[in-house]
Amino acid sequence: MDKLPKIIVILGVTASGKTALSLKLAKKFKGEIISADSRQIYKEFNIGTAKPTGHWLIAEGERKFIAGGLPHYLVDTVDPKEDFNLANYKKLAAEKINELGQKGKLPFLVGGTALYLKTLLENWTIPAVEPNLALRRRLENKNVSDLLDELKKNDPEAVAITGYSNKRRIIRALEVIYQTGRKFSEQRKSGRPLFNALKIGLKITPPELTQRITRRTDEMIKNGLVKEVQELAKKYSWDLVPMQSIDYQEFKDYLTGKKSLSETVKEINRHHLAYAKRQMTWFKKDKTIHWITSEKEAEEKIKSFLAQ
RNA sequence: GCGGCGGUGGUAGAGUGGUCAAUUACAUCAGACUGUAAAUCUGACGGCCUUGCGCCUACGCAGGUUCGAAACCUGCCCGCCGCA
Repeated sequence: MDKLPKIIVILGVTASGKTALSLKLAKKFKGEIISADSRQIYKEFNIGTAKPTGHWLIAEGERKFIAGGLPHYLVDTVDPKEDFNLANYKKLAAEKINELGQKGKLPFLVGGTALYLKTLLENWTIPAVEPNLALRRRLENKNVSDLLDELKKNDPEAVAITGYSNKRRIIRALEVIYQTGRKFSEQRKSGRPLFNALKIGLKITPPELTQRITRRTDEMIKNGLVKEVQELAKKYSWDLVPMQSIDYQEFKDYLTGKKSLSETVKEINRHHLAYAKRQMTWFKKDKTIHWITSEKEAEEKIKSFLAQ
């Protein structure tokens, strides 16, 4: 529709090459980068999250994370101990996009966290119920079938959303119901789109993906991943959200001597492959993604999009 | 060469007479998920189809015992360990 701000979205599975491509494209089209990555957003988690190498600089009177010569927003900004979530992300990212638009920069939204992308691009209205840790803890102690009964009583339709055994989702649904007094199933809404987005997806074949993942893990190890995890493990508990990321969680057994490094690496690669699969389940449903295989193809798509 | 142990589906590894096409995990495939999402969760997973408590092929190979074997017996092949 008419005058929505234009943005470019670069998405794709883990290790598909989003970072490199987005840097090239953003430079070509006077863009700056906003990350849509639920793990690179944390400070201190660098090597394992494949965070672009960069550093904080003062530019235009503002502290910015500069990588590859370009500002990256929503990267390296959240304290690992802080609870970060979907709603925070949506708000921050939307603000940033508008800000860039006002400065005449083309926003490049880059990342593989499909839920974050979707929430932002489809302008979901997330139920305004903040996590209630005490409640969650209490419900966590009950068994799933009791929780399920409780949910059925209050909101039968919600079961279709949460599933029958997904405790975490059932608890969230109950949390929303208790706090708002309304059904969870009635609160999944989306508003009018906020942006005019061109979605570019990096296509990659399964063998290519396997190869890239394997290579990347080796690279990470070479760059000191083990040391990074070791240090983080000293500081933080394994339950911490970013500690549960792939490339970190697998080291729990390694650091206690229960697993060898090569086994750990194999496990990491397996987990990344499985993760990529889950990402694709989201992406496959979105028929508006333009899947490309080369930078040139992407460039052309962007050109014609901007000319519209 | 003798003695012991073992050979199970893509892998690891249960199962020692029937309800076993064979627990489970991993892998694989498909999928769900609006405040943890790199999380959490679900289904399928020998083949065939007329989808049936159906048929066929399967637990190293070949025979045998039995109404009935992955399971018991015999021989053979292979692997690991111990003694030579």
